[in-house]
Amino acid sequence: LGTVLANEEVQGGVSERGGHPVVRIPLKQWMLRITAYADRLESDLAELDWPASIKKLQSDWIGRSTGAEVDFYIGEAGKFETWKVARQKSGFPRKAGDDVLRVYTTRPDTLFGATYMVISPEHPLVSRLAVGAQKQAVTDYCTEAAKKSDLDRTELAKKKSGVFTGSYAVNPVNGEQIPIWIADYVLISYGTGAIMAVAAHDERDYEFAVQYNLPIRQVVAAKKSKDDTASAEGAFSGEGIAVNSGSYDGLPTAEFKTRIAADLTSSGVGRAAVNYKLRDWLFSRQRFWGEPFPILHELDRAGNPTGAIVAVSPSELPVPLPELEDFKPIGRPEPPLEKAPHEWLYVERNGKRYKRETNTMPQWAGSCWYFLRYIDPTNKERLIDPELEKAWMPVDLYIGGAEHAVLHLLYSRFWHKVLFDRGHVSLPEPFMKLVNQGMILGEMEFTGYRKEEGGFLSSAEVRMDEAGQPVNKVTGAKVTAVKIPVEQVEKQGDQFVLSSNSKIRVDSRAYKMSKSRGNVVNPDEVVREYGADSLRLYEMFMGPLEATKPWSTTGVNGVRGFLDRVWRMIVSDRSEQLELNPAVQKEHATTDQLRMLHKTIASVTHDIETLSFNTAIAKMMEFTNYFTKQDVRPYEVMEQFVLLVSPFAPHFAEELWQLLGHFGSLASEPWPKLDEQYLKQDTVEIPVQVNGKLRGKVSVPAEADAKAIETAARADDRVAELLTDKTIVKVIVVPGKLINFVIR
RNA sequence: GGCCGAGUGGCGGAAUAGGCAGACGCACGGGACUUAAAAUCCCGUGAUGGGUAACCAUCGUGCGGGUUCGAUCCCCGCCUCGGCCACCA
Repeated sequence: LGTVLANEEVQGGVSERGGHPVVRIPLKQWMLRITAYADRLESDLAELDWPASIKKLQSDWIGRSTGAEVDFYIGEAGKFETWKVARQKSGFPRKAGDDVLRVYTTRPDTLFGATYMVISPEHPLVSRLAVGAQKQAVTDYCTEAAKKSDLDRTELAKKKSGVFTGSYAVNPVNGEQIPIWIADYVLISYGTGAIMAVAAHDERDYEFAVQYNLPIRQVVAAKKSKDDTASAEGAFSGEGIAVNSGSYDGLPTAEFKTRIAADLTSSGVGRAAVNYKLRDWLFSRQRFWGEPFPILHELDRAGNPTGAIVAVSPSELPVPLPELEDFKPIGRPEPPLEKAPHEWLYVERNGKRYKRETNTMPQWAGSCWYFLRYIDPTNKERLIDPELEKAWMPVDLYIGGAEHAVLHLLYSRFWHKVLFDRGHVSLPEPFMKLVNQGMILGEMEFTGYRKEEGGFLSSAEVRMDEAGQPVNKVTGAKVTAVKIPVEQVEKQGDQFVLSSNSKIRVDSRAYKMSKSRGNVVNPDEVVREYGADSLRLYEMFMGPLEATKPWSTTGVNGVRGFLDRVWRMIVSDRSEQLELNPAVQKEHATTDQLRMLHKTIASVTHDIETLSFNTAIAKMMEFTNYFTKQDVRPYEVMEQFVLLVSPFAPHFAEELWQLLGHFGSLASEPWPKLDEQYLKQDTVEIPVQVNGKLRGKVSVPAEADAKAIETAARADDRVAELLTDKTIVKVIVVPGKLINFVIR
């Protein structure tokens, strides 16, 4: 169990919905120890076929860093030397005692530059370290800090704040006394919640030191480089050569780090350490809809929790939610399940009374392993049949949005590793190949800006205020964004302007779909209007899978038109009955027709393998354009084509398949077989360039060599004319591709 | 502020071991069919200039340089837009 702060969508201290005041309350909640897997989650990324950007995102999120933990003495004054001797004997203790302030640093090489220390306002030693005249100031500061939202405490709130505790610590490497401050730029949740501040070599410490007039001591000299002068102001956080560091002077950063880690260990005041940005995972929700934790809290005679907990026995799993008439939150932090009927809430086991856990799990409890259950969804005995798991796992290709990069995709990997360690699954990673599909934006929009007193401003004269509302760039006066119909807009240079007044620039872009913007496209309506296959086909045709693309309803109409053309290519549109188009005949295909067919088979097959669905569809359109013009459309060619179409428009293809005389589904038919002989060309057209400019084309046999191509090119009238009376410096021939004459 | 990605016709996009820029579709224009419209079919469609015409010339893949016979693609320096993260010591 961990204690964390409730975290809500908050803006300026009130909830986004309803504008209710928001307060932070410490709650006892369930945490999952994902940090125990941080190392493996990081290192196992290497074996995955995932986009580099997503791997980097996860790696950064896990945020592994190496450095050292160091203890600064804060005990009785004058006893520092005694402490040091004792440490030399005992070595570095696992847990910091209360005579030291323990810090984590990635730069132990800057220890000699530590001129003050900072602890987070939530640090357990705050009250002990606040002494004398500073006591009240510290209390006030911590109260203020507790009120601040996470956002207020980020670097966006430009100015740093802090307060001196009145206490000092001793730097173990040089015995120097340095002041201990409290500041909310130090986070309790990272490292030890305390830092040694090296103002000369850390941007944040520098800013703080300047603000509170604390000493700044340089201990790293930048290696000579041309941009030395540029970084004269501020902190230098790069690597260099040690200075002002006693016997370590002259050491390069990397070497210093190794040496000091060994020295800290042998003197017992520090040790090499690894840290992660990744935090443990808060897994409790105070909501009704969620899986109840299968946990029972033991109660004493009086009905109070004893603190002991037991798990619900496997035979009683899963724990279903009770039927509740009213499952709204109750206005206090306790979850809605506190309102559950007593026969659900209280249970007896082995003569003891228990109360059920009333927090519920978040949606991740399902999404982390649903793909395993899909393999064996009706198994009542276990999570999954090991035989089926071995047969189907891992997921070969996972297509999902990049927004899952550090949530779902990290959480699932974590769960999978836990299941792997416990022997429930056979592999440590669930998803081998990952592709991020791009986001689909709303329709393109043209936006003009109307002044309050009428008339339009150019979009260049408008800026957005903090609330995202457009205002006049100069006067700050209110401006209204107005949607402009396409017909009233024209392109001028590289921007759009009003057709009625070409001086008024108009913004043109597509926005992320959102309810508030009102540009959400409802797929149900698209399906109703154009059919499910049209929607599917359009989404595949829009552009590359990974790209962000704007929605276009006329585009859906376009692919619907394609499906209609395919239909008419095969099915008669004259007859009242559903019957084949008379052009579809059981005839032998011509060589030309077979070329078209096999060219299409080759392209579509290849494009599916590379997930280039948009170009696969374009190739099928070319096929259709060609065969629509053919008076005889051989039956077998049409059959093969319908099979090609089937992954893109499955319902549609099944229907055509049956009209072609089949009774079963085409799903079990083999994929069309490519016959390479039809891909070979007898003659090819070779572009002829003169000085890199296209000047003509010549037809040559496909296997023509450089000499033959040059002869053919010189024979071309136009080329010959251009070459007359010129000195040919060089002739470049790429057989099968092009020829280029370089002349003077 | 950091990291990642992207800039090609009116629009979505094709084409990269460096080799015909604009496949395919939308939109638009013209024509056929029709009493008419819709639907359908055919033709055209980067820009500028020239030619009665088939056609020809020049420019053109965000901007400025570079490498190369040749650059949308490679290198250097910028600009713009989008996404994610955000005091992690």
